[in-house]
Amino acid sequence: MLDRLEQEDSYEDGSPMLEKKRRLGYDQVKALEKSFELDNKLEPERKVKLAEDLGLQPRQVSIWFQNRRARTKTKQLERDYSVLKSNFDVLKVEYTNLQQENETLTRKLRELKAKLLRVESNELEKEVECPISRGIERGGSESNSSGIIKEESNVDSPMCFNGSLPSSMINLVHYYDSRGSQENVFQNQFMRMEEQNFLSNSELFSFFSVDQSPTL
DNA sequence: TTGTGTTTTATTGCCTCC
DNA sequence: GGAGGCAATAAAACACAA
Repeated sequence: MLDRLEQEDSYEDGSPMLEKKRRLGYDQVKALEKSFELDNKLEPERKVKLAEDLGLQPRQVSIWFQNRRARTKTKQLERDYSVLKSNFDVLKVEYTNLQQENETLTRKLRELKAKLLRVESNELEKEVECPISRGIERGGSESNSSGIIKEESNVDSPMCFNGSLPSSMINLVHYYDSRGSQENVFQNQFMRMEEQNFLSNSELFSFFSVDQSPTL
């Protein structure tokens, strides 16, 4: 090491370099920077040429290039980090927004599911409480020989009972009454349906269809 | 002037390539 | 095995606030 210093740390005039370090002059640094811009790797010929031109030791030139490459690398790493950090910050904001949106949508979905469940349970309750139509379907077809029940209706639009039973229903009740069966059951069912104030036309249609008259 | 942080120059040790 | 590159580090030079 000491030998190396003694061998290398001398200037072009051969005098030993007394001071351990000295900064390069403005023009020297400028020329080195210019050469570095052309190519940051230093081939031997260029090293010797630069050293001669700038009055430096070839080793000083190669050390300068080495340190310069290290500085470039450090700055590039800083730039890369800066870009990555800003990208990360943007993604973080987007992630937070998406997370909030997700929470909102999940909450809405839960509410809608609960609502759907309530609606379905109400429908089920209606079916359980109203075995009439099921009874009629079970009964299959029986010709209405009495000719009492025959009513056309618009299919599939809800029909409301506004306080009183339609005359056709009363006829139906009378029909069953005349057959001496289930009058009370039917009346109770109609009363419930009236309370609920709702019955679809298709249900009524099937209800009053001659072909779908219940078998008693 | 001095203490402290930053920049620049140089060294050391290790690794790769020819 | 020698030359050259790189990472880590030392040390000198420099900048600047107190």
